[in-house]
Order: sequence, then structure tokens, then C-alpha cells
Amino acid sequence: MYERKVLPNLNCGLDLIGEVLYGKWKIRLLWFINEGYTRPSELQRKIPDATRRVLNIQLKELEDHELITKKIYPVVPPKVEYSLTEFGQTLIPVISVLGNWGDKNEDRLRSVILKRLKPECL
Amino acid sequence: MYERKVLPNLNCGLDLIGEVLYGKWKIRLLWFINEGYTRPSELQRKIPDATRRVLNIQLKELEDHELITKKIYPVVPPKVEYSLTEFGQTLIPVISVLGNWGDKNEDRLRSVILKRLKPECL
DNA sequence: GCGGTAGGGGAAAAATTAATCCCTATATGA
DNA sequence: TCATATAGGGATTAATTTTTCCCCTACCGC
Repeated sequence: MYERKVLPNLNCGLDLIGEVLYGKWKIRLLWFINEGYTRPSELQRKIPDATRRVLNIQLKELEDHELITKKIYPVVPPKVEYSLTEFGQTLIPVISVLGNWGDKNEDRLRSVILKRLKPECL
Repeated sequence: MYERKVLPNLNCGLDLIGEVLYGKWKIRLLWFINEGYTRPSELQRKIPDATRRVLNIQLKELEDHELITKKIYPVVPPKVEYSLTEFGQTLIPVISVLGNWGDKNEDRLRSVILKRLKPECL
């Protein structure tokens, strides 16, 4: 795993939540786990744009940050289930606020975002 | 400026808000501008860990995304003031929710974050 | 034995983001 | 005259994150 070379800022609440939520797929992982998609293969199907690899890495980080727990069933073929910890559950309303703002301003956001990357990116 | 090579995901509200809010210092810039620190030099003093350069770049992105506006006074020495657009103002309650969750869980977050980077990073 | 399913992970490359360094300009005050 | 404050930007390097590619285990059914 990659080892940080620079100490992150941990001054205020915004720094702290940033540390655990940054990561391209983390918020969605939390969201889908909360919706009941608890197995790795289900999550991979819900987030097809991410590779298995990244999801595993980010799931591991969420676990290290105590937002989710991983239960491995000693069966064959292997079965794994993730679930939110109580701590992780308290994040759901927060994520909900983010998603609602994004949904409410969907058209405008899409427009301003695309305006900045028009030329070659498609 | 760096030109993206890969089209970002813009499927849902979470993707969209992520696009405009990701960036190490953006949330704090919005927050401080809202608190009345409107001039570049004031913002730099409020966020001493960031270099002038990055702040300028991220301010420019916030401006492109229509979250803030930049007013340049034609005086010498130069004077510039940023302010939130109406659109940007609607983000303040959202940022507030993020910050509150982080503040409320400050100790636990600091602990789990530090646990992951103990060894060499200090 | 082969292919499918379920769950992983190492190594290296590519993409992206942030930090460094150095340079521009003018006015004011010591 | 020299340092300081104000605002900004190009070029380069470093740091970090995400992707790609390839590999592994074990069982089941055919």
C-alpha cells in the first residue's frame, strides 16, 4: 500500500471528514452498503465504472476508519459481507444532504462542469 | 492548466457535487469567503498551509463553477474581492453539515486517521 | 481437466493534484 | 533606495490516487 509522505491537516471538522470521505468511490460505497448491497460482487455491479481493485482498496480504508465492518464467512465459494458500523450510520444523513444538493442542482452543475472541459475530453 | 484526459462521472448528485467540491482547499475557501474574508491575502492568511499558487488555482475553479465571483478594482496596489454567488450561498448549509459531523466526532476521527499512518509519517 | 464463480493482491503505469521556484508590476513608508 | 504589501502566472517537480495487467485459491458441474 502507498505510504503517505506528508502529514494531512487535521485541524478542524472539515479536515477530518475530508480524510475519511475523500476517495473517488467511498461515498457511493457507503451509500450502497446502506441500501443493502453488502457483498463485494454486488457493489462491483452497482459501481461498474470502478475496478475491483480500487473498490477493495477503498473498502479497506473505510474499514480502517471504522465506518464499515467486514464479515468473512468461512465457506466455499467465499462469501463476504460488509455493513455499516454505528459510526458509519451517522454519516448517512450527511451523505444524503450532499446528494440532495447535487440532485437539486443537477442541470446547472452538469453545465458548469462540462464547460470547463469541453475541447478534447469529448 | 492541466487538461483532463478522462471524462468524469456525472451520473448522480453525488458525482456532481464531488466535481465542484473536490480540491484540497475549496471547501475552506468557500467557508472563509462566506465569513467575510474576501481578499486573496486574507484568505492566504486564514489558510497558511496552502501556497498562494494553489489557492489562486482553486479560486479560479470555484469561479468557473459559478460558486464565487471575482471583482477586480482598478487601483494600485491591486485590490481583489471574492464573494459567493447565490448559487454558492446554497452550499453553505451543506458545508456546515459536513463540518458539524467532523467536529462532533473529532476525537474518534483523529484517532482512526492517525492509526493508519503511524510509522514513518511522524 | 476446463470453465465459471467468489474473493483476493502485487507491481507498475497513468492520471490527477498540489507544491516549489522564480518572475512580473506599482505604491508606500522607513 | 530598499523592503514590504498586493495580486498574479509559467514551468517544473513531487505527491497521491486510480487504473491496468496479471496472478492466486478453492469448489462445483460437466
